[in-house]
Amino acid sequence: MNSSFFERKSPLVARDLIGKLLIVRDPVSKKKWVSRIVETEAYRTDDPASHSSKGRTPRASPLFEAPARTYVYFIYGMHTMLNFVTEPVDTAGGVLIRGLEPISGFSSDDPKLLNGPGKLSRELGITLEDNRKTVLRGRFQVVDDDVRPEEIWVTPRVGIREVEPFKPWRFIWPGHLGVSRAKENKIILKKIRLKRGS
DNA sequence: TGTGCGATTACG
DNA sequence: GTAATCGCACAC
Repeated sequence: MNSSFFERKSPLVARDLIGKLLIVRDPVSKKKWVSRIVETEAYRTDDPASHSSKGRTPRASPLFEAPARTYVYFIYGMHTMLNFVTEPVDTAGGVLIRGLEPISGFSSDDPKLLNGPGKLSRELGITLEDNRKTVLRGRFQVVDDDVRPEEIWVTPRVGIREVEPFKPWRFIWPGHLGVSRAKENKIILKKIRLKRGS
């Protein structure tokens, strides 16, 4: 994967990340986790739910910086959230990684093991130290994979701050409806078909 | 310097 | 339905 992949509008990056592999390495223990990205959520600065919507605050500043790096933040006093920074420098955007499917290196191959942004961060040992790290090499690496779904399921913004009119913010690998957060996934409004080769 | 809450999760 | 738990943004 290269930097230009991430230097695009967040919803496009969020869509195209579905099916890609995320490799995470622990430099100390030399552990290596391989997983497939199965659920993402896009954030842009015109989205009131985005941390960047209030401007370039200290916490949200990575979203305004170079793409293809991480934006990791701490929430609810207990969870770290893993995002990939998108869009050009000075244009804020990011993609929250909401769901992974374990492939190798994990304690279990249960598809529910990584079906939530807090859960996957805990399993991968992601801390605030992982903020602003490249996702092209080293500890974090997003790699292409020949496996592509025929279609991807999309939802609008889910939660207290919804965005009107409908825009596809959340992207889900088909089949993960029953696994990842059944309550929220009732809101799925449509499926998008991918062109062959894209 | 104080305060209220959040891009969540797990459990009753 | 709600507790857990703390960094951050913004009000005072």
